[in-house]
Amino acid sequence: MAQMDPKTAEKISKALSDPTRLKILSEIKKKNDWLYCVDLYDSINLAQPSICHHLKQLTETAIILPEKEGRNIKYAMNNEVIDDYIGFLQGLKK
Amino acid sequence: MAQMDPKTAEKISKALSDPTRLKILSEIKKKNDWLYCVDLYDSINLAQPSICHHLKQLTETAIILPEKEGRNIKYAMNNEVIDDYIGFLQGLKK
DNA sequence: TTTATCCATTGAAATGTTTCAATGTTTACT
DNA sequence: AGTAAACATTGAAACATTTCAATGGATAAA
Repeated sequence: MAQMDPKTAEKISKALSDPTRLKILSEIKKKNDWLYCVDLYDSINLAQPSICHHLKQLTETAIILPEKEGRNIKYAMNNEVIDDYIGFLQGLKK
Repeated sequence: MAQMDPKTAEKISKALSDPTRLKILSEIKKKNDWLYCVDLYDSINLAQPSICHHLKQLTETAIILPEKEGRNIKYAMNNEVIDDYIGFLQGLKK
């Protein structure tokens, strides 16, 4: 497992430090594999550019992976990044 | 292990989303048990109120535990909170 | 009790984040 | 080609965070 550097851990922490973004991740989990962008407009009460902004932060840190499908985009959790981040957190412990 | 709620996870993520605070945690790790506040003034190039502000965020989320010792305060990692947070992250995965 | 040390608080400037209306870009459908 | 649908970008307002000088409060030493 890759050893995550503090700068990356900081960015991932920041990406996870917002209620909307945690909600997006729980929606992906709920869908069990892929989440379509349009699904979020139902469950998240924010304007489209705001949701887009949050998705960008999650994809830029590779916490979620986007896949284009015609006009639509679907997202999946990237378990590897979560695991690397968990590894970093384990490393903080005594 | 306690199931951490999203609001708490959000706060812990925020506490971990700053380079100074990650540096403080790595200094605690380096000291291997307790870190004295004064140790940070050597290793972190910020004014005392700034360091105080960061320590407050880490203690308010219970990521670190303070202990008073006369005029001084020493800090230790709270592994339980880290473990609970890791549990939350595991729960995000598919 | 006076003085020094350690940490906390206040208040304000600088910076960063979140949000949305308006608009742009890309793809699909007719 | 023309229109519609899905997502991205821009720019600006509102809000939050970071930083520090100045000051305050508590404990220890002289």
